[in-house]
Amino acid sequence: MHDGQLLALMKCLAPEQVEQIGRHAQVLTGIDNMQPVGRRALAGRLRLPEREVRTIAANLKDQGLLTLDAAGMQLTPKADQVLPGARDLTRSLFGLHDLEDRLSKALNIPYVLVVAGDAEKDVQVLREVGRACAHRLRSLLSGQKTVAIAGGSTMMETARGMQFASLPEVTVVPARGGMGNSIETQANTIASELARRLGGRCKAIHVPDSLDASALGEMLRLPEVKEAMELLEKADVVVHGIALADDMALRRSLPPSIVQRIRENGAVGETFGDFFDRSGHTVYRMNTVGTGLGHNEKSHLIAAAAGARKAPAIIAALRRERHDSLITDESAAQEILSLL
Amino acid sequence: MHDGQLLALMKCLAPEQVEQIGRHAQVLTGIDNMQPVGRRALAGRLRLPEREVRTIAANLKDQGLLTLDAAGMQLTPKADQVLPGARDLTRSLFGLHDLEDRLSKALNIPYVLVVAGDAEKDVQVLREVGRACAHRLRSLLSGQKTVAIAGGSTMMETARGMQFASLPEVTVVPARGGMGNSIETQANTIASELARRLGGRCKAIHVPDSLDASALGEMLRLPEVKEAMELLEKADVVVHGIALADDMALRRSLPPSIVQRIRENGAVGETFGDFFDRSGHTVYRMNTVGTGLGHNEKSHLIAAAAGARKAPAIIAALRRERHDSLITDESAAQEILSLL
DNA sequence: TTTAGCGGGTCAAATTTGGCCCAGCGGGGC
DNA sequence: GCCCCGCTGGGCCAAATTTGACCCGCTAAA
Repeated sequence: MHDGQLLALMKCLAPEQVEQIGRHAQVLTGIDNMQPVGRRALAGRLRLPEREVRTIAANLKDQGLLTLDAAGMQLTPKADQVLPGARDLTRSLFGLHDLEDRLSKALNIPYVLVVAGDAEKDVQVLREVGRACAHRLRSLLSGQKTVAIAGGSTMMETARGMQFASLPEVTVVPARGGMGNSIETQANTIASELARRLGGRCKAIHVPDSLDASALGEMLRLPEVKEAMELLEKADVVVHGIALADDMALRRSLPPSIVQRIRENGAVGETFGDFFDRSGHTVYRMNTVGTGLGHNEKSHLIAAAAGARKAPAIIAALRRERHDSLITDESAAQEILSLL
Repeated sequence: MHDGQLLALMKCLAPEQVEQIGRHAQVLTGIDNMQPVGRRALAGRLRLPEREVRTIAANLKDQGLLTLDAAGMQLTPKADQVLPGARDLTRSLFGLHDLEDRLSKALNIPYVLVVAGDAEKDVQVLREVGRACAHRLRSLLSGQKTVAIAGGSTMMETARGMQFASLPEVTVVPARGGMGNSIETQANTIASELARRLGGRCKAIHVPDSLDASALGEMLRLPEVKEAMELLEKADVVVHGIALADDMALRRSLPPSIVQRIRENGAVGETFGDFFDRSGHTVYRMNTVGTGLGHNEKSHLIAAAAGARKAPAIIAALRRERHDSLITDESAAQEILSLL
């Protein structure tokens, strides 16, 4: 019997109890996310009554899954073994697996993961998306691989959500659409953080912000810069977020004329410095200097983006280029499905 | 993720709730076994407090799985869809799947099914074994098959437990070790009942009891009898119970000298009129006239026997001949494992 | 030393449980 | 065909348990 069938069966027999089990799993994962944590903080985040958290925590303690001390609740090593299963279970019970399947079919993406909640209402959700993205990335990494990771808050959470490992053969490169502004500097930071956690190398390119075009052209001819660019082009895995065109136009402080042009052309999203419209066509390319998308055809493309507002941008980004994996949140997932 | 893993995970997270779900499944299957049935009768059989049955019944009613009226509780068509799953779930949660796996390995039998309970303490268990045996038999039947079924109370329950079907191409033959006594007459009855339920043909051989040897020899030369014997020999599936040697020696009212001989030779069990010892070697063959075991090498052999007392006989019978399936009850299963 | 956050205790309110009875109905015996 | 008995679901209420909403003493970090 398949998993989903078993869960459906049990839901049919005793929905109350299944939900209760789900809440247990939720509490367990919640503790893992914030440990050490107290009942009240946790109850607030999970939107559960304090008393229920207390009862569940007592149960889990009986099972030897957590310890209660003055610092708060913390998971035991035993809990770490059940944790992946518990995460999966919560996703199943929240109906997220169903969302994932539908998205996977509708968007033609092999791997889709949906995190419960709404990133716009709960910052914790973005962390969860980052963690899930990190997990997916980790599962694609083995031996001598090159990872390119872009910038943005989602990618920051991805780097921070990566578990520590020892993969000295792995090289991390900032997947930058161009060079010479603060956004790309941030990509450097993220890449080095990711490399640190993976125990691998990082080929970050440190360039002062706001150089003029000719100075950038000079830099591109430097051997180490060229090396990094080549690495970027043959990256095995490329991970990136998806930005809203409007937000990004403002944040990158583009000249008003450009902003207007972007808007008039119906841009909805931005990746790697490229603004694109609903159908995924490039409307404006921010970086005249750089490698463009920065990946080849054989590489795994992982996109991570959360929040219902980003739904149109996500759809467009996925139309633009065939992706291997999508990590998003519940609200975005539902919005995407309603837009299609 | 595999089923057992999911259940183990949930047990680890919230054992109480999992048990509760198990009880729900138990009540559902219990109702199916005895419907229409009242709370108290059911509570008595399942050894649960009446109130709990009441609560669970209310839950199941909320799920639209059963109706409550003056006649008692009855399942709805919707419940029939979940019923097989519920049966399997109860077996999983009672740890019977574990028993099955261990028996399967220890005895080298591909299909093992263990029914909860003890047939010696609860007659209902034998019915359940019969039902399970019928289910297994049914799963092996398709198109033009010949089934041989032996006698005994377990086989009677197997025939009675078979769901009605329409398999006109199926032929049922009584799997008899010999001819000419009441036991074989019973095999006829069972075979015809089974054939009736399967919607197939029955090739029963009606011979008066207690003919002498020469008269039997004559009968064996009759064309219709020969035909039945040939069918028996090429049966695709053979289903049989396993009797205790002592019981059977008494019940068949053998002469005291034979009974003593059987005992002295350490007979533990009997099938098809053959008495055998612990190692499965034939100690005494009751029927000098007949087809012996009555099956060929290619046929599926299904054995069904319940009750801890039968454990040694079951072990010996399985040593005696390679079986395809074993259906037994919990007490016998545990006794078998403790004896090995 | 202060302070914020922790687990645990407490206790009334709400809910569930346990055990019993009741009126009604349906099937088996006559 | 009819009646009667046994079993049915549902009602009921006290007992037990769980829930909810606090407070308290402690500890670890600031």
